[in-house]
Amino acid sequence: MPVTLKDIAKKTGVSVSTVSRVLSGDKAISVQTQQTVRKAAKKMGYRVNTVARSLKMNRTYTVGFVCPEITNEFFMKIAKGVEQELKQSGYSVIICTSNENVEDEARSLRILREKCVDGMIIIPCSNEGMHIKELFGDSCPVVLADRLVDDFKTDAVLVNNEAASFDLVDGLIKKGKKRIAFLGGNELITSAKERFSGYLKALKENNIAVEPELIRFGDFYLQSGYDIMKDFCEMKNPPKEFFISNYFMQVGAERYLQEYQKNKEDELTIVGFDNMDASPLFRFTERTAVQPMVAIGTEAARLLHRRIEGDKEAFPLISRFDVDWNVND
Amino acid sequence: MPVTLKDIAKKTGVSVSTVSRVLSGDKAISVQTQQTVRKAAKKMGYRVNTVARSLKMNRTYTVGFVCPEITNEFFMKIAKGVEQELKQSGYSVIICTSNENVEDEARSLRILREKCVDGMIIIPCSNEGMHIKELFGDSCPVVLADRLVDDFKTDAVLVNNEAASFDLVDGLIKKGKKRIAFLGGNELITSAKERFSGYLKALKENNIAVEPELIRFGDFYLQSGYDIMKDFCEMKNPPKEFFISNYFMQVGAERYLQEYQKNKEDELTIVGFDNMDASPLFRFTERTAVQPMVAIGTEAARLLHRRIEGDKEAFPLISRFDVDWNVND
DNA sequence: AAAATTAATGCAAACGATTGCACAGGAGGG
DNA sequence: CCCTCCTGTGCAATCGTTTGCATTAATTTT
Repeated sequence: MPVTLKDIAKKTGVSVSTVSRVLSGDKAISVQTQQTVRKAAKKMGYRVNTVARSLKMNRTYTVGFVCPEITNEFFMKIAKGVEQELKQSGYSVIICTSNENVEDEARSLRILREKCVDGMIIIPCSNEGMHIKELFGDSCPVVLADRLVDDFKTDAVLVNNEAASFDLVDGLIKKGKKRIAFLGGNELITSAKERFSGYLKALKENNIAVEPELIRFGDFYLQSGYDIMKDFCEMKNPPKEFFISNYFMQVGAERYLQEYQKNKEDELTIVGFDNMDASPLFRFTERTAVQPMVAIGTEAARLLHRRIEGDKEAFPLISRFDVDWNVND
Repeated sequence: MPVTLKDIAKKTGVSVSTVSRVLSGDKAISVQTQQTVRKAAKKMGYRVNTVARSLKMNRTYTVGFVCPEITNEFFMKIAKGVEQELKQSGYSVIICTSNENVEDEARSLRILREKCVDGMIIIPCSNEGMHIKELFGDSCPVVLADRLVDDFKTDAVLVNNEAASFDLVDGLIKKGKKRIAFLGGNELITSAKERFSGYLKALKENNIAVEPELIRFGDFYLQSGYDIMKDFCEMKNPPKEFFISNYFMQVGAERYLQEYQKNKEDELTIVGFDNMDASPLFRFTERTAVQPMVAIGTEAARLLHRRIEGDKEAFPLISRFDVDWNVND
């Protein structure tokens, strides 16, 4: 029983088209009629039915945002950027989660496709991209954030992972550290790979041999940080410097260290990525590369918006942000 | 150019209605036709256009979730529960943020109304409820989570705040502590109020006089926890025990303490609410009441779903969860 | 004053799906 | 052999908007 254009038309004695035109700001309607209609609309509490409008206009002013995990502060900072930016142009955002698996991701994409979103921003959960390509291909613009996929070239917004992790590792080396352990994220994921490259590059440029037992990959989540740090500390000759690929693994590592290596605060050093609210509580972390999370979202949203508006320039566009630096003292 | 029922109809030589019936599982269609149609639909990559369907059926299978801040782990855990639960019934969730202000909240609600959501789950940013009532009133079910509003009675899912905070404060008192400082959340918000009541009640039952200078209200965010803890510690006769109303204020407080009161780890004690990934890194926090965040979301979603299906029983229903207990050692 | 232009509004189709009703043809009952 | 009853399918209206085109009245031009 929401009030429709028809109701207003009936009440004011003009046609539905006239009401529609008034409410969409068509100047061709007499001031007289405009007033009458507007007043009636207001009084009756009219609200446009965007479902009907979308059907006619073939535009839903809705975009989809798919990420691996909705409770993840990092992803949600990106989502915030997206939401803020797109809200200004009248878009809303449907947030879906892939729960870190490709089937759920595909399911989410299917639903969003059926909801006829105008565009998609995806933080893919793996390197697989075929399902994205199949579902959206050319019909609907897709922007990737934070990660790329194989088999599907499209716009993306990333950070300079390799350079940042090179800098972190190189920094440690310059301070005379030679045995730097690497705690990686999910190896399938762009950012994890690139951060690993940066690590390798730093070793190489400083002529340090790679020690395979100092390299371990987790999944970017807490538990893997905890477990890998534990393993490292239980080695016969444990490393004292650590590169940790993201915040959540850092939390895990710090938790392990605070539980079992409390007294070694001055011996052990962590460098890594990101800076969150609780980061200053870390005892072992010295320096981190901070990704501009909200800005990544904002940029992805801007890019998507351009594509939705039909701009085809320089496709596919890969945009890379530099990180900021945080020193924990 | 997505393929429509019409396209399939044309291709298979049957009418649009028949195609529709086949795809919606109507058994009255001959097996013959069913096969033909299904095969064509699959081959052509048909996906229902839910915009059109929604218009006809007056059901969007979309619900709105409005919360004060999307990057807030607490709210997003609730959102996760909502999303998980509703996904099972084929709903998607549009997540909006009010940025902790009523105008934005109202704006989000208006948009969701125009998008014709089937229902709303709201974590209101204040005690104001008129705008919700006006926009949705009876037309669309609304469930509140975590907080209530004035002027609008509707279903809600909360926790037993008062009992939990009573227990925390009472616990400290039973250990002989008498000067317990209170770091509250935003006073306008249900949970902040109720936690304060619990504090007062514990003092009262133990015949401890309230000291107004030990009571301060913040806004549930980090900075307020930091600032208030600082103020307390800079008193001439600083308290040694603290009740902190939520996780984020705890982070702030812990940050202050780690910066400026590092050596007092054994003297100072914090109790409070919530337990997040980084909570085990807290040095001063002893015991917390843990809200079942995901379960709150799940329950809110279930309740909303019932209302959408037309169940009017026991309206308005206020459901309260008990907290769990976490001891940090 | 007739013709041409402009201004204000209405008609009706369209978007893509769902669904009540009608209808054709075949089966079964009397 | 006619009447009734299924079975399978199609017709057409409908959901609430938007919008090209037609229409009418008023105004301007010549």
